[in-house]
Amino acid sequence: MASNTTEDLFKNIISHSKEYGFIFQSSEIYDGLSAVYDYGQNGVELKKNIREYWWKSMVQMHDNIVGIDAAIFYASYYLKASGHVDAFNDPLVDNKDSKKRYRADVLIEDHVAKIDAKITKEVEKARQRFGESFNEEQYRSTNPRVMEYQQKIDAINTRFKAALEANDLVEVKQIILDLEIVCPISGTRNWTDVRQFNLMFNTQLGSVSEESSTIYLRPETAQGIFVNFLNVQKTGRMKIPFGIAQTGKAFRNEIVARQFIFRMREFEQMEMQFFVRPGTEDEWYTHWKEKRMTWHRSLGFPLNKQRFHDHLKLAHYAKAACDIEFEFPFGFKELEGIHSRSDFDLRNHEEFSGKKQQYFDPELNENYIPYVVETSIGLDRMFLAIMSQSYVEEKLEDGSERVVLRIPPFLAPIKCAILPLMKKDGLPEKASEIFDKLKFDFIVTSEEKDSIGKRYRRQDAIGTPYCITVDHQTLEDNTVTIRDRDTMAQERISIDEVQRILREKVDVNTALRKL
RNA sequence: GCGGAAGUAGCUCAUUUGGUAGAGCAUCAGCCUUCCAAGCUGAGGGUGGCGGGUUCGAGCCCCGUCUUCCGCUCCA
Repeated sequence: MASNTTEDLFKNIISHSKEYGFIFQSSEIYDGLSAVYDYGQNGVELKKNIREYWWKSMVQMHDNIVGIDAAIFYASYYLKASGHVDAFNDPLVDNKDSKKRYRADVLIEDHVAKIDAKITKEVEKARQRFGESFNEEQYRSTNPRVMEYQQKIDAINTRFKAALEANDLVEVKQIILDLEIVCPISGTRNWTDVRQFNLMFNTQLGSVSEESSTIYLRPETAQGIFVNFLNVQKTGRMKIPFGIAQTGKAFRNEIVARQFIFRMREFEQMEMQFFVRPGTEDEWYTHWKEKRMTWHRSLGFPLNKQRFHDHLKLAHYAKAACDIEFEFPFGFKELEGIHSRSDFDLRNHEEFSGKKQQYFDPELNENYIPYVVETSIGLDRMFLAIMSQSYVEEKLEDGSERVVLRIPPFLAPIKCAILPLMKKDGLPEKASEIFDKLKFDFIVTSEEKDSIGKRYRRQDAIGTPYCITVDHQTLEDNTVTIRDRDTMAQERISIDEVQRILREKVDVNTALRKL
């Protein structure tokens, strides 16, 4: 059980997640689906609590942020407008000798870049030759060799563009063959056919297939927010700056999906799009960067576990972007992204839909398309971060070992276990009385099988922060002991106080107040 | 997706060269005990990932397939 390496540790976290009802592989009895997972009885509670903490901190705590729940089906033109249909479609080709995979468009573009480099070389040579009097533009348009290169480039680009537009992958392969492009590794021209990898899932709307039209499962929750921007703004009489939040499933057909629930084909996002006046986006970007980091820090994990990572290469929609990374057992990886998306999305939706996506700003007395700052966090990744950070294999003073999940109490699946010391003398009955009292406020559980020590360990393993034990003294003076998961220390308290004490200890508001 | 490795009870593993599967833990029932795992007795649970082939006979050999892990590749 002991984890000697971080690889062991990660494996143990995965099997612990299964053994204790947090995460199961999906469709397991049918051999499973790759990179699809189900949440079990404890996982669903933890996940729900994380979602709720996020929702409260974003929506409930801000009078200018509201939530929505938009559909998972996207009309294809939605995604055309968002850039996803194009950006999520990569023509890929493999070299059979080196077994390396390339994006066909990148291969061709690289080839073009090489020809372009030859032109530059010619130009530089000429510049040295002619000195001061050199006219680059004239040289480029008259020198036969340069012109020949340029014509080549233009011809390739024209042909490639036509092939892409016609979605003609056979032609794309032919271009690669005609250009005699070789694999940089193997140096051969032994290519497979070019294949389209559609990273989005599609399906048909309409029960009769001939009449149906292709629709997509959303690859991110954000677009549902953008297309509802005016609905919410108008019906909620929202004034800029304001935000719209949403949690929900998104779907991506990852080429490789691994590392447990870190990269799944079906996953859940928690996103908030914040609409701001153009020109103020930089300060809001900074604002949300800090806000979100504070949220992560509020869970009480070591500060060196999270860090910012600024993007140098930006996505098709972004103006500025950074990640909040978490140190998983397999290294620092993206947990949340904060993006300054400019007016890219709303402007495109305006263009594609023909419907104005503008806001009238009474202070400026003018209309504009708002700029957007996005915070987008993966709920499953957050779940994994909490699991990895909470999972501890502990060596106790008496030499024995225990596995304990030190989940922040307000996120723990079960808040309290009620345990009769023995299965007789009326102790189970007393325990069930307490259960009935607490069940209205907390998710509690009760167990009477096995020795008390074993039951404590079981609760430790699923992260239950408190155990209440009913013993013989309980029957005499109406007191119980309450045991702390992390310190294993016990305290005797009156049954009448249990509810109040538990509420203090596991209340999400305590965390919210620190934000 | 490619290459390598693996897939036997819920979990961890065993079954010497092919001869119709076992253990520990877990589970369930009962007994005993009880404040930090591993007391006693008994029971249930496997068409050996799935499909096909070779063989008189396959968990063990061969092929395919699915899943997982490692490496590569891709990535918003």
